[in-house]
Amino acid sequence: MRVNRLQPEFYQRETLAVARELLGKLLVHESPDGVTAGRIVEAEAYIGPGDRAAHSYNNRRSKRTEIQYGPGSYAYVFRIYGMYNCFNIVTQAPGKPEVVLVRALEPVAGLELMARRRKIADIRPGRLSKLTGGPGRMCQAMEITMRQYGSNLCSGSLYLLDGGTRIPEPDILATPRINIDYAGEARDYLWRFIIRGNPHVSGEQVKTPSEFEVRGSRFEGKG
DNA sequence: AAAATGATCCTT
DNA sequence: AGGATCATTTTC
Repeated sequence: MRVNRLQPEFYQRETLAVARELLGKLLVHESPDGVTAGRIVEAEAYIGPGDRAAHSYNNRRSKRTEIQYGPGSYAYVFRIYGMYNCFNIVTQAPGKPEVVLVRALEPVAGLELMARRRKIADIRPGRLSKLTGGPGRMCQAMEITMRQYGSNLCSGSLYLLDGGTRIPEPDILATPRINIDYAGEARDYLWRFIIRGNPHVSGEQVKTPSEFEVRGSRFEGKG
């Protein structure tokens, strides 16, 4: 199986397509402490100017969001709640501040190092979801910090690989995004993509999967 | 200058 | 349900 680092052309496209196709890709960090890697199982699109949930809503520009205005394939890392980091991938052409938030991985390599960073002793198969399930946990396990803000994913020690795995369309679920209830009608957009049934997916579990469709139909699961 | 607010996680 | 904890943003 041929394994290739994803190229700028992959990222510099429509953000919803990138978010969906990131599922199954391998996120790798070669850090001084060792290599960790995981398969992306959950990702959310944040589509700049018109998206009330996005940090770049209304083209808001600050030191924090600046990297979003450059070309796709760079890392947008931000600190949240004073103690966690969130890892995003900048997409699209310059001038379009859009990103994909990577929310969860299935651990693939460096599990012991991940566990050490997460201060978790028990990494038996059943307990693995606390390792990389959730954006804050994932960054802690992968040691993604503000040092990685603006790093080039096509040339640095933090990068993505196409492992050759294509997730079958029926296994991809589109749901509302997590913890953006403040965002008005944008809270209902189906811009979160997960691998159906994967135990490493974070956040609110989808309670009624049959009420979600992969593409095109309304979200009816809000009762 | 001061107050409010989180694209979270952990413990009760 | 609430606390940790702080950079960024919003409001005075």
